[in-house]
Amino acid sequence: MNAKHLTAKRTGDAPNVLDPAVLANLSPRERILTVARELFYQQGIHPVGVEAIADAALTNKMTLYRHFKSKDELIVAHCAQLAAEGDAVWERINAQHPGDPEKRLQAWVDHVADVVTNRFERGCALANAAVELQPQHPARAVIESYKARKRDQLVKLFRAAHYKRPEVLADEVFLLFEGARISIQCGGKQMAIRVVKMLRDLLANSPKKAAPEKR
Amino acid sequence: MNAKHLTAKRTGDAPNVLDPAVLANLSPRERILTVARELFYQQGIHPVGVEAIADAALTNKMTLYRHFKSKDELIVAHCAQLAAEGDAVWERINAQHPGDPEKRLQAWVDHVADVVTNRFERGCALANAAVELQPQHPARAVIESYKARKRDQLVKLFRAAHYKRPEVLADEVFLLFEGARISIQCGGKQMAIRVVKMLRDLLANSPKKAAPEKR
DNA sequence: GCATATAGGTACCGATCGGTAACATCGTCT
DNA sequence: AGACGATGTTACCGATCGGTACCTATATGC
Repeated sequence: MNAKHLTAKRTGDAPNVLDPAVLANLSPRERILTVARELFYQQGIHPVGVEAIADAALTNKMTLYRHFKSKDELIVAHCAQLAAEGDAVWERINAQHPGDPEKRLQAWVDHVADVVTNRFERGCALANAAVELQPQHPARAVIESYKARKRDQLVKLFRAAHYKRPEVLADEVFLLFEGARISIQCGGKQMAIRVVKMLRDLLANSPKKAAPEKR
Repeated sequence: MNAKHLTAKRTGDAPNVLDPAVLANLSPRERILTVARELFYQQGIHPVGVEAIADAALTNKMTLYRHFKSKDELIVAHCAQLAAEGDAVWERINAQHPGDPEKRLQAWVDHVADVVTNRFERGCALANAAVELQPQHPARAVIESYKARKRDQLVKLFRAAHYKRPEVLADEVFLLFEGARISIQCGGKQMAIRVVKMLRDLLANSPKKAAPEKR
């Protein structure tokens, strides 16, 4: 009975993380967090009950409560997991282009293109969580520090790439990305392609300093 | 007992719409919608029960259900009200600067500045609702048509102001606005001032066609 | 073999939720 | 005065929710 309607195939290029065969190799805690990420993203946090999570995670409510003191703590762990994954993506991009800020920026835009054109895109999971959670909720601190970190990382990357106004550029691409993700959820699916073009134009046409290196 | 904790003073420049003295002049239906707008925005849609709305609206659950068949229908009416208010703001801006697209754009940016610097800003209420509501929810159609309308209105305004790439500019300012509102909720309060500066720079520095009028 | 820790299963609790029934009250129009 | 529609009040229903108690089963280490 455990949420079979969610085990249908998705893209073909990405295995359904809710497939019992995929889940079977994970520990109960990992299964719970994996399922929570999927259900929270698809349905939102409040509508998803802990029992539904436990069922889809091929376990039960008691085991869930042995790993997480409360639903709120599960939400915090869930957000921390999302933030860690986002940080990992950033590090992977950097690792693939060591010492080359230009290529890193382009790779980041490629990543953005993947995100916004994903047919299951429903906005940034952390931003959506912020919408649902009260400002006092402990998960909000995780979300806010993550978003601030993302913006700072962009600033540093633009500065390393010798753009003239790294802060302004970072704000622009950050807001365009955030705005696109929320807009896609509000029916603006065709905005996905346009925002990628906007980002590429921004990278190509924004003024740079004359590189002072090796002078 | 009706939600006294929400009747505290807000800014001083804006009267608390939940004040019983303000509510008293309204019909039950108007009171319910007014209270719903406030509670839904502050707490989100799912956490707010119909009884809490009825109480804060100085009425009761039965009267609420005499005006709205279900909570879902109340949500639809709530979103329709938000859309109508957004449209009214747009029309007011246009009416204040008849036949002057330039001034209309500047007035719109002034409006954006008011929105993002409001200390109670918690993102666009309609975008937040879209995050909380499933894609099949009838309110989603209201939200999506509103957002599409806003983007189209911006395109027409940029075209009327003789900008060279009205679609691109409209997308940019639209996404920057949307991104700023969601980012403010994610801790980026200082983004409010920066996005306004970005919008003004965009209006001032984007290329225009040579005005073909009166040739 | 035995002890221990982890996980599964079932049943349950109190609270809250969306929604309804039935009745009392009030204002307004004729 | 009387009728009627809109509103207020109370009580209630079934379902669901977060969270817990209690017991069993399995795996691991000695």
